Amino acid sequence: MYPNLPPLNAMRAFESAARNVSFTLAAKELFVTHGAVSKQVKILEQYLGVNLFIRQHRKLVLTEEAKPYLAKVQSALQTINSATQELISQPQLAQRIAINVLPSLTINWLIPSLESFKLSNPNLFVDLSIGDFAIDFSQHQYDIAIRSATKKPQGCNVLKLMDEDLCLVCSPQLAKKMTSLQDINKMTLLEHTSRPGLWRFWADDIGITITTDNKFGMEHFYMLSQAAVSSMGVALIPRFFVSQQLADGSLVIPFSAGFVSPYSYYLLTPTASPLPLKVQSFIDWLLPLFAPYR
Amino acid sequence: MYPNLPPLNAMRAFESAARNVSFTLAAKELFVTHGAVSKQVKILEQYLGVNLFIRQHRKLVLTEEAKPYLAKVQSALQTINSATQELISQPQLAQRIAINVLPSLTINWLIPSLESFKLSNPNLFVDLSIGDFAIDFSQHQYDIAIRSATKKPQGCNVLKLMDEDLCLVCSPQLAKKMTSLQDINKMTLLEHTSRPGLWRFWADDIGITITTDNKFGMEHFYMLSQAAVSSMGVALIPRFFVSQQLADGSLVIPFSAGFVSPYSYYLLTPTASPLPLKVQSFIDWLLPLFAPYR
DNA sequence: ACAATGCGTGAGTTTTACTCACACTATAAA
DNA sequence: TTTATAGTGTGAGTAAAACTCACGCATTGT
Repeated sequence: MYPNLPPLNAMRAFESAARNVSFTLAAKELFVTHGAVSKQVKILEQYLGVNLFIRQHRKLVLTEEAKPYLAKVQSALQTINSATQELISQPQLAQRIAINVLPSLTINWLIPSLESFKLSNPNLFVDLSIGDFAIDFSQHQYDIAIRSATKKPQGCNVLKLMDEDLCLVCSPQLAKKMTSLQDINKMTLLEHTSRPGLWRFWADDIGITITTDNKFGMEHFYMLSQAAVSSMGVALIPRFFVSQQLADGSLVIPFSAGFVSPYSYYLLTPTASPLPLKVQSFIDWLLPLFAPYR
Repeated sequence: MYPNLPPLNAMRAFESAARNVSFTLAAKELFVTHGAVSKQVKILEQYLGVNLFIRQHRKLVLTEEAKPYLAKVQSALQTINSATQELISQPQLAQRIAINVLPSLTINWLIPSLESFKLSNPNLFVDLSIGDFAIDFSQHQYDIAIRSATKKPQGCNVLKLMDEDLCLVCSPQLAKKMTSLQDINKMTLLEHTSRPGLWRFWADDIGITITTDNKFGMEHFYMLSQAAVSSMGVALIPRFFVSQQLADGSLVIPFSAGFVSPYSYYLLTPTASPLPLKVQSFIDWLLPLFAPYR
């Protein structure tokens, strides 16, 4: 029926490579290596018997023949893309997506952002829940989970979002009362109760001594950030969690003495290939938000 | 860039299945098993989160959602198909295809048919040569070869065209002089010199005895067919090779005492995946011509 | 002069696609 | 009613495709 239909995965590589005029950039876009793109394009060229690129020393040039071809291929891919969008946008085909996220990430960041996801995916209903337990997708019916861990989780699809970039924060008022790092011993140290060793690790890392026992423990980072805003003391909080407060000035970084903790943040999905479109849509929305912190 | 682009190989399976409203028919079209199509469609459905078919007991029905989706997908595939056709039809991109075919197949069948290939592939120039030697594509620069053999050739892509269906032929004049199979002992037996045992095998197979030594050897089937037309004697020739003569009455089958020889005809191409489009085009043209004989 | 950038490629691995063989069940035929 | 048949689903195993890795090469920019 379609006797001239080329290998379609190779077409996709060609389209991206041609649009970017670069195999390396196309590779980033497609989440593969540049070698993979190079080979797929070569497969297409050998199938067609036509050169699509002129390989120059360090750059690519589309051949004259490839230009109109690219335009039509893009049109076709766009047709499929929008047809798929329309398909899943039909009200009677509304889908639900169940997401389980770490408490502080939910409170300080996800909930304020979710409205924009809702706007661009009106047909996708989010069931949001909070959790920090170990995820077993055969037990819990979640489509997506976000967790922190010191090593890459096993047994499911994993996408690393960012490392945990801890920074010292306090209210502007409190910051004025400190002139050197040692002054934090005059303050209340707001402590994450699940990470009791954190102040010690931090102090060792940057080479100061903690002499005070004046600590206040709280269960979650978002509680710590609220406490810090209220001038209760200084806290060590992942930068990402307090980006809003740092932006509006309710929290400041008195000394740039952060350190990268051994924890990283991961997005977990049930093992499935390819990832369902609704899950992919959420990831596509989410990833750019993390981009500045990667 | 195309955030909703589904797995494209699965799309192709869906399109064929939807058009045929049958996984089995789609499988035939795509040269795979029905199970493969079934699984690809399921992959697409799980990706989309949308059912595309209602599986009834022994038949398929497209869901209402799938109908407009199918139309757009077909339009996209058609765009790619025709863009590819246009690409390779550009005069400056004319290609050559080197084909090496068995002597009799060339003379009796391929040459008379080639004009129709030329008409539908004006941008593809055929270099035709005759040969019956063993093909080694690393030695010979052919894109396609056709050979006969008693077992499937190794070391290259192989497509079986047909079994060798030998039939007894002679001119209408000679046929009148025979009333029973035993009468062939009164005739000259036209013999293929590369297949000296052929008359013996045939006689054993259908249970008669050859008592005459009146034989005439020739190198190729097309010489035998010419000799038979000229009333020189009776011959055993693959049906496919004398289809023209049987159709126009210059040869007849006096007794339907053919037999299927151990030889089959194979189309050979160099190992390559996917097959270049120019090669695929030739095969697409050629296969229907063999269809009645398969 | 030297590091950095971008593409090509062979070997080896992972992922995807497919086949095979069988199960299931409604029609059609006996 | 029984039996054959045709079409689809599916688990296990295999074949094929796609990708990664690590390196080579040549050019650009500092």
